Amino acid sequence: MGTKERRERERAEVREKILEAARELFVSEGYEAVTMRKIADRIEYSPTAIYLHFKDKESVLRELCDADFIALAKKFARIGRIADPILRLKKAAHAYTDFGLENPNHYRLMFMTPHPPIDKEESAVEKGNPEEDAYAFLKATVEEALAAGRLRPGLDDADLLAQTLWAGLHGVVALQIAKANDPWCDWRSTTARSGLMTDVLVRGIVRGEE
Amino acid sequence: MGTKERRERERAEVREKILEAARELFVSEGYEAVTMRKIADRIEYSPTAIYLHFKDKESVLRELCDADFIALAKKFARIGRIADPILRLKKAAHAYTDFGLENPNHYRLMFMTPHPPIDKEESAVEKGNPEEDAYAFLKATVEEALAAGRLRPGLDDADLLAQTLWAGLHGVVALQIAKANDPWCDWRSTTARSGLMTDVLVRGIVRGEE
DNA sequence: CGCCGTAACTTAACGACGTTAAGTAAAGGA
DNA sequence: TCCTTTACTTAACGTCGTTAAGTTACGGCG
Repeated sequence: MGTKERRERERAEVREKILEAARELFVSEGYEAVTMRKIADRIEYSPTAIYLHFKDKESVLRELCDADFIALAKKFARIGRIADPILRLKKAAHAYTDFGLENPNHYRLMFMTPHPPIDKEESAVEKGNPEEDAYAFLKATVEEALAAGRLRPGLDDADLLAQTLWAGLHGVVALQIAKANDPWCDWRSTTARSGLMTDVLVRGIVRGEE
Repeated sequence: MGTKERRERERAEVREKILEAARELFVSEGYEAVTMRKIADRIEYSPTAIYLHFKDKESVLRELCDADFIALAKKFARIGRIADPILRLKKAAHAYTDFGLENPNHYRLMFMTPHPPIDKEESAVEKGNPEEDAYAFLKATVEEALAAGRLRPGLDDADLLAQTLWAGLHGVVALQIAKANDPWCDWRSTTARSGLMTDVLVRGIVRGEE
């Protein structure tokens, strides 16, 4: 009796179509453009049908967001094989800014928009697992660099270091997304900015002689 | 015949009351809470009265924003007297993160929200004047450090350097605002993070022997 | 003084939004 | 064949930014 399975599959397909439509709207037109009614139009359902699959609009966006967190972590995982932790940090920095600059709308939702604290572990990302959690990857690499004595004396807190490195890269991406069109200052190229940031951060934390 | 002057003054007073009410709502309840109807309630006018003084909601927010840009620049200007450009950079960094962390809602509007490109020079801030333009202050300080030969060889682009320093500090503030409530990682204190960031940035750009 | 234009404001309304309540139709097991 | 469950739609509510139309008060001018 495969009817139950078929029902579930069909349900999952509609769910997937909703996510797909939301993602397209989101990528091409930005956060504000994602409207329950527009999503519904795209998949030729009524707006309220979405509520049979998602609690509210926020849930739809958060699900997209979660998928992106995992995509980012996967991107990092591909770097994980590099032996030298400092070089690995540099490569990860490059991957991070690339990710943000290539997916500005996603990045904005992921890192630039305050969300209500994510209550339970209903999030799809498995915290602490470097394969799915990009922060865990970064912290693990910092710990390796620390253990190998590659960093300046006085630096010993892997979390603090990871958060600072992250913040530096985030600053480059976030300013680009929020202020790139602002003629306030003569913006240098994103590659120049992210390159110098990586350089400055690494030089700022490694032992002198490198 | 001072009637015309009185009319203008009364008009300006209402305008100021609108801004004041908007600012209060904005600071205490965040961006989303600023509603034309709520502003109107606070000053005991009808919602549409606001449109006699401002083109739209965006204009109200942008006016608040402009005032904050000048406030930030004024905060910087008080630092301007420090002779040593590197020390001045450090002090400015501290002032910047303080400003952002103390006024998260303003900071978010100023630096974390993409705005339509500001068409004309109707902005209140006078670009290029370090007294009103915080970026100009930063760039001028970097230029001084460059001219004094205090920075690493190879670094010569004051704009690129200023943008990178700014990005680093922005990253600390912006991550705090957007992600501080996220249990994703064990956040270190904001003072530790902004302190290390300043330290890392400065060490990353100054000549080795300092 | 009395009219009249004008400026400041209000009331009413429009269309769009997220979301909920109530209704409908189909499909599958008994 | 009926009945329950499931998937969906239609209608509606309250809120939003904003516009159009109406009202009231007041200073200038005959």
